[in-house]
Amino acid sequence: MSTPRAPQIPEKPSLDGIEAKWSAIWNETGMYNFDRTKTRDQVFSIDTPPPTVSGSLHVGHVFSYTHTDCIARYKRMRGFEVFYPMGWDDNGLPTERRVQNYFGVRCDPSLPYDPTYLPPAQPDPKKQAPISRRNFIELCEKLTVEDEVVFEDLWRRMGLSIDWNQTYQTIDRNAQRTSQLAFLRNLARGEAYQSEAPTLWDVTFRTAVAQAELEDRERPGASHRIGFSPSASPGEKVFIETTRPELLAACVALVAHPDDPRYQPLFGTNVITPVFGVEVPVMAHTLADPEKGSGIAMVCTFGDLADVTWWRELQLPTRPIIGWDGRVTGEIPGWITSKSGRDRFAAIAGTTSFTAKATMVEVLRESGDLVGEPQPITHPVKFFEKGDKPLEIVTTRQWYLTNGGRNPQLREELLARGRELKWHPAHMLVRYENWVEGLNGDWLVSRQRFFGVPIPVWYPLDAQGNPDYESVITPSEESLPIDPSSDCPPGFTEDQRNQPGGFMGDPDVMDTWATSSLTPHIAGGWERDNDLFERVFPMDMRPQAHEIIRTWLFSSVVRSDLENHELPWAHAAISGWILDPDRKKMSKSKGNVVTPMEMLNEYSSDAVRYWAASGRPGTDTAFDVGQMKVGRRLAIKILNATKFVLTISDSGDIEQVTDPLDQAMLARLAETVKSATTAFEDFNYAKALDIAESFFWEFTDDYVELVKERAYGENDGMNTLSARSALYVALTTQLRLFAPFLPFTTEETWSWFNEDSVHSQEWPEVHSGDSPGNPQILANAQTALGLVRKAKSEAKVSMRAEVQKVVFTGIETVIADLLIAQSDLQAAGSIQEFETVVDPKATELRAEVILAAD
RNA sequence: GGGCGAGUAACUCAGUUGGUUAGAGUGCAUCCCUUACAAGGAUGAAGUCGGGGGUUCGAGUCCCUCCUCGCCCA
Repeated sequence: MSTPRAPQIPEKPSLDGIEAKWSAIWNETGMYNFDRTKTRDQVFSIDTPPPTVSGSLHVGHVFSYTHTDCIARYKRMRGFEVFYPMGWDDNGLPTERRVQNYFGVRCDPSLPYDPTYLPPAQPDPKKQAPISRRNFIELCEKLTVEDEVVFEDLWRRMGLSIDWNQTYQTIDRNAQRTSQLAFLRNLARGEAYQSEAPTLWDVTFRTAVAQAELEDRERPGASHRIGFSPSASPGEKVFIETTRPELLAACVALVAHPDDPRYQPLFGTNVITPVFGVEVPVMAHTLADPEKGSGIAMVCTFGDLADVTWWRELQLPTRPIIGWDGRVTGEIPGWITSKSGRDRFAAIAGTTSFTAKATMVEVLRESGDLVGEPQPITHPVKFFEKGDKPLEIVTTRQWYLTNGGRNPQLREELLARGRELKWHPAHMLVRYENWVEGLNGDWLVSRQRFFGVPIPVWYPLDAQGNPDYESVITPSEESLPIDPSSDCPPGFTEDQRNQPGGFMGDPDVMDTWATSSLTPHIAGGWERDNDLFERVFPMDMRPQAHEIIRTWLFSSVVRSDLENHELPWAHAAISGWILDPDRKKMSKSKGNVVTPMEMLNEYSSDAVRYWAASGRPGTDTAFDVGQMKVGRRLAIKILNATKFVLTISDSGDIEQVTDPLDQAMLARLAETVKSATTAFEDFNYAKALDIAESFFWEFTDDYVELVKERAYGENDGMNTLSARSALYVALTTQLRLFAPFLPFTTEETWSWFNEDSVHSQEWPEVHSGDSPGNPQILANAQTALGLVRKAKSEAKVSMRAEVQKVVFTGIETVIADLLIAQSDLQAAGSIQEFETVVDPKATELRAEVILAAD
């Protein structure tokens, strides 16, 4: 409950400086600290998105985090103990890149650790200094701490009601321990496994890439028509069309559709590859598209994902020629036996695939195996979403986590989880379903990077020094987190590292999503603080953007399903994007981005929050400083309206409201509270704001004007106490309605007449019998007042001008309402004579206004 | 190519199970210094609800189709 005190109202209320003032006070009083004596049913827990701290601050951060904060503040006022942690996503590639550029270094894992290392004083990004993995990680940690401060300052300035005691980093010891522990549990249950398989490979970053990190990009290419000779009849030719002639040496078969009459006679026979003279079979497979090119395709290991399918399903041999560096292997492959073939391979050995392509085209042209000229085409090419070179497919040993991609039963289970989750907005479920239904393999979780959570296993080495991958050595759960490249496995000594008969550590780190998918566990204290975990898990809400439904949301559901056999949260609140005025996604390159701090300084935090909160869940929203100005105006209006009410009324109770017009206003307010609450319960903060705001403008523009004189109590016989009480009740209710959106303004005004915080108040509730009012009385009075104002406006006189006489004409019920509000209408309109005429046929209220001669 | 969403006043957006004359704010125009507020207020003009067809007594809303934009997937 509130604890009112005698109002102390500033002479000139202002928004200036209220952010610094109140965020400091909230911090001191621990307003938003989680009270862990509360039980699960009393808690509302939020799985906050950890921002990538190495990225720049963006208006998108302000936008979506405001949405979450509005919900958090609402739930807090509804009596929930809100668990609102904040994480920092510093794990992974963005941080590595930023460290490389910022310090001018690169990681070379073969180097020893230098404890005295200092980064270059004058970093030269073009000449990056090689440093050890541990030194590199130390620089990552150093830089991310600096970045986090910038983000925290922004969040505090925006008024996010985060519990700053509950923070985590996706690379900190707790996150590492949680990720490794969850991985070991997956391993023990058979959900994590390693496999030597064709893998999508980024040659720039030299790491494997998961399906979730792929994107198609349209790229120019060329179609090359190349002839193969059947072994049985060397004079004839079979023509294939390919965009990757450089992979000819990796060709293992030709495939055509089984129903294609053109190639049916060739099935089961062999052909000879041009230039290299390797004999390969012609096979049938339904995936071959008769409409595409010549209808028969060259299968290479591996040119694209279709090759992988054919290779697997037709059980073809593996003849890779592209290495991890994206270059053609330097060694001449054993399957090329002819001297001319080996000589020609030597021409492309060691070159990039780009150079190899050009060379092969020349070679094929000379040999006469290329028919015509390459035909330019545009086609989709697979890229790592953060990369800028086309992905290669190479065969590597990798760790996988089961995700339904190869297990129909698990897939169905995960689809059911998606339907069990409450989506806001609901249609976002489709994105999830499309993704899960389209999965074509398990989740590849190992990455050949440096700054990440190490895969916590070792392998024994046999007498020849070769690893036995089948006999994985795992650490004890108590020893986590570990780094297998520096920690020694149980039963071994460090001098046995990389020695025959000894052991080797798994060199890889986990995919960042393998950690991020566990944010409910990391923040919630899973297997670290079970007392906390039981109070917050499964969480109530996961706020996030729609483009990472396939990654963050899906992977989180997978982990929770496997580990906890339930959803990690009850609600998913999906936010939209910020669009620039041309309705394009905002980006730095456009140069039209305003930095968030600038916005907050110029318009005030509450004004910016107002703009953000007006964007409905899941809806892309235009960046609009106009809306921020409106928000600023609203905030200032609240300051002034509060000042007005408090100057004439410092207390009020609903029982004291006896005047029908006042009761009508409170009835309207009760409707407002009810609608806003319904909207909030549906996570529609934007609608709740709109509802509260609409009422507020009616309240100030019309109701306050109508009752002003009565409230002043300047005339005897008026129902002054009723007006004053109604104003007070309406004010305290509205400040609470606005509190989730405009935390600084409402706290500032609330503090003028209360000892405690508006943010610890109860959300207004509607009780039946609260107000016997008929809202129509106020509505009709508003219309009548508008008619008088219109007459004055048309006469171009001041709103204060005296009216000698008004005759209102309308139907009986409307006139009855006006008579109820007569004295207030006369006072507000400066009306001397007030007459009414009942006209049963009137379709609307009319007013004949006779202005007083001055 | 498949899916999802959007298209309503010059701009940004509401519009509930189909139901009176489609709403708000911004901007614009005109006016008003009024003791809560000039960082303000009052009043007003402004819409072929993307196009076409259909269902219905009645369609911004439901169905079909086409166009444009965005996103997800291939």
